[in-house]
Amino acid sequence: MPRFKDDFLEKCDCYLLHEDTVEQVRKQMPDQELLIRLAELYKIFGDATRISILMCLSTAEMCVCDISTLLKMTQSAISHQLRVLKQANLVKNRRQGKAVFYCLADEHVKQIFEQGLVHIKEEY
Amino acid sequence: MPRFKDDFLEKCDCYLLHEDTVEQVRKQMPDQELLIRLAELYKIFGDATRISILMCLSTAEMCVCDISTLLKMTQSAISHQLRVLKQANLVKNRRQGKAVFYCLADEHVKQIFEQGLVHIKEEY
DNA sequence: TGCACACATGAACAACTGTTCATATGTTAG
DNA sequence: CTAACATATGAACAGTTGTTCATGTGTGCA
Repeated sequence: MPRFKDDFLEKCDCYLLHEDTVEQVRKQMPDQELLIRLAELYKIFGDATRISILMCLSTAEMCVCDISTLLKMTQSAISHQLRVLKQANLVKNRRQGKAVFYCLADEHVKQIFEQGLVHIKEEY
Repeated sequence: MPRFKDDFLEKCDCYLLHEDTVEQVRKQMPDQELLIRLAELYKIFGDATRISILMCLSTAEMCVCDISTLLKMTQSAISHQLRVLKQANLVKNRRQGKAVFYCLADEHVKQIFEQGLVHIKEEY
């Protein structure tokens, strides 16, 4: 029996079992760049510190000092994470005197992690 | 002037600027364990490979070989990530002969990343 | 103008993550 | 039973990430 595999193999180290399924699914797939952006978004939610910060800000506008007090973390750690959140357009800030106040960029952010909460609460 | 700071400082290296806000927000916060679980969930979504796999499975049930062909990745890499997804109860599988077919654990999973897609599409 | 506070940021370091490589397990056909 | 395929898994390795530490920037007050 000839090495049938060698004729078909391209990027996958196995036969193409269900060519029709693969083609059908391929047509439905969003383009890769969108998937990468989606992953980037969730990666930002995927950290307990950042989630906690977002949770705080969903209740009230807060300054860096307040957040670090509440979460019992250093100002530096919070500041670094706020920077990440800001770069991702998940929070915005305004300066008032010495303090800088942060809040959620839009109500949409709240919906995203509330969707996740629903999933978790149903699961356990 | 006495080092006022030393009297107040506990875990945060600054004064407690808005004690009332902090207390109000603290009452609204979900307990920490829940936040950690939420972060764990999003961490799993926060990878382009895993998001791509979930996207595939939202269209059709697929075997490992099909997925690795479609995503142009090695079978091993896909298998490792499917394991992560399964442990998180995001996918389930069934064996049929030599092949193992995977599908989403429930429709809920689909809703989670579709919520993210909405956010991304609105943003740009 | 100088000091103290609030915040930002760069470097460094440990911990974690995702892929590859090699190999093991499970299944079917002959 | 054996060979070949489909999948799973452990070790290793590079790349990434989050915190800490030290220090810089911006603001208000005396």
